[in-house]
Amino acid sequence: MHPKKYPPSGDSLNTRERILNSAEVLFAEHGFERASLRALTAAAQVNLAAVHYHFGSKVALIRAIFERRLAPLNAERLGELDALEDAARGRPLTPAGIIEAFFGPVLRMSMNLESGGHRFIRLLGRAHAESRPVIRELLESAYVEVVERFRAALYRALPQMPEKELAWRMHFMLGAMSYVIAGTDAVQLIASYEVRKSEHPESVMKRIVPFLVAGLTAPLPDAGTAKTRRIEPQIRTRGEPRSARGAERRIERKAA
Amino acid sequence: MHPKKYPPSGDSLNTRERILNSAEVLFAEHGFERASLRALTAAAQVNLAAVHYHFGSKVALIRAIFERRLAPLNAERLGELDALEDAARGRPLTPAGIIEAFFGPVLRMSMNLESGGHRFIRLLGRAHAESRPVIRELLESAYVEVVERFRAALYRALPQMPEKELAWRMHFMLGAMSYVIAGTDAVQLIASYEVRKSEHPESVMKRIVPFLVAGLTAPLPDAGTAKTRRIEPQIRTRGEPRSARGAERRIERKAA
DNA sequence: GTCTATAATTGGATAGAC
DNA sequence: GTCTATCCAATTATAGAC
Repeated sequence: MHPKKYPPSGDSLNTRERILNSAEVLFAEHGFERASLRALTAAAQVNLAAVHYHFGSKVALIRAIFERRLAPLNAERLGELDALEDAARGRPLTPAGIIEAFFGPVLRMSMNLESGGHRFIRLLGRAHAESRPVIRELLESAYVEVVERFRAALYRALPQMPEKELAWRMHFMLGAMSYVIAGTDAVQLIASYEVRKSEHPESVMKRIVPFLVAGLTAPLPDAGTAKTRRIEPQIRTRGEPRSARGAERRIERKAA
Repeated sequence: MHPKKYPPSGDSLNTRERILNSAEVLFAEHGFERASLRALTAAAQVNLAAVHYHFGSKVALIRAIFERRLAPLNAERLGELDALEDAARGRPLTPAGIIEAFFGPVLRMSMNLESGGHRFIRLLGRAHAESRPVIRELLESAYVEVVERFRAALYRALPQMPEKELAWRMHFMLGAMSYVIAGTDAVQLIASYEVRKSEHPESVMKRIVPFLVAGLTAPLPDAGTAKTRRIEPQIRTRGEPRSARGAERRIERKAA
């Protein structure tokens, strides 16, 4: 019943959680490589050996961080999608709704300074740019369910879009978002001065959603140059052509 | 006159270039931290000490890599923008044209397997996710001129868009592109199976340009929910309201 | 569960012969 | 310019006392 918040609330948490919190901070700020266990345990005011006692290794610690945060985040995403689909009663959803269901929880988490979610979100952005197989497998296994659910929803919402094109556009969207999320103050490059400080994450979301919706629903690339939208052959080309339009959406999500 | 290509063409290049080439490969693949000078010199078949003789330090080597590649890349970008502006004879450019001028050279470089450009492009994507001040300053100083030129061009092309909004949309675009470019096979997450192998960089560009153009020209977020575009107060709010519309675009780009 | 002490390895950098 | 040999700092991980 009690909410059990993560933040460095006060000072006296059990060692395990203090390690997790400090690790989140330092990994987000300096990356997995450059943040050492020494720096991390010093910040958490715990002993170096405690990391290995509680987690076993550095990568196991990284895994634990992601498990702690990603599970509720993805649950929230799926919950919002469920709500939308319940309300739609079988009809396809709007792209904007789907996008908000996917990125909204991330945003809210990144706004939540008190539970330290914003730190994890930065960490997540960093993980997206990581190439070590350990990290990539971590992300992949955490994402496979949500991605499949959202892909299916978008697929229904955009019937004229080929499967492949949709996959790429989801990729572009994830890229735009993960870049913003990583918050490597890359905005400095573009929005030189006042902008980067004055912006609340909330208003960033107000900006990025229309951007993504427009990109997602843009005219298909093959169909000439102009604004016309081709509704030609793709409709029959894709998979699961006669699948359910009903309400049994929560069944069988494992197949990827 | 002779083209002077970068690739590990054959085997006998001077030590300096062999180091640069191998460093590019390993940095792109494993990141700046995880790729050691030892691994790098072994791959280049040069002595470990040669790195310090020729470059001085590891970060100096990183700097050299970027200088070698970024200068021609940005020159090409500016050249294409110049060509567009010459052809437009004072009128604003199209967003699509500007986007292609900015991302086209990156794409072409990422397709150019023979000169090793594709490796550098991956490295560039990695650098975008880096947080070390050294790397960020490196990117910033390399980008400041092009970003300013392209920002100005987009600013003219989209007169109804507030400066701040434009900055963010450029940020989103850069994010989508850098994610694709980094090529951390993150597509695996979404385009699960066949897609990721069969796709040429060229066709990726055909896909991403319409996406970005649509996002860039999307309805402004503040203006209600529908598809209407507000052309209201922003027009007078922005800077340099009475600047040149003529052909003197190449002057005075230093001011950031 | 927590601590000290230390192992075992790896990293970037340098000195100095050739 | 290139090489060998080495230094020195920093890392993850572990053993074993408490």
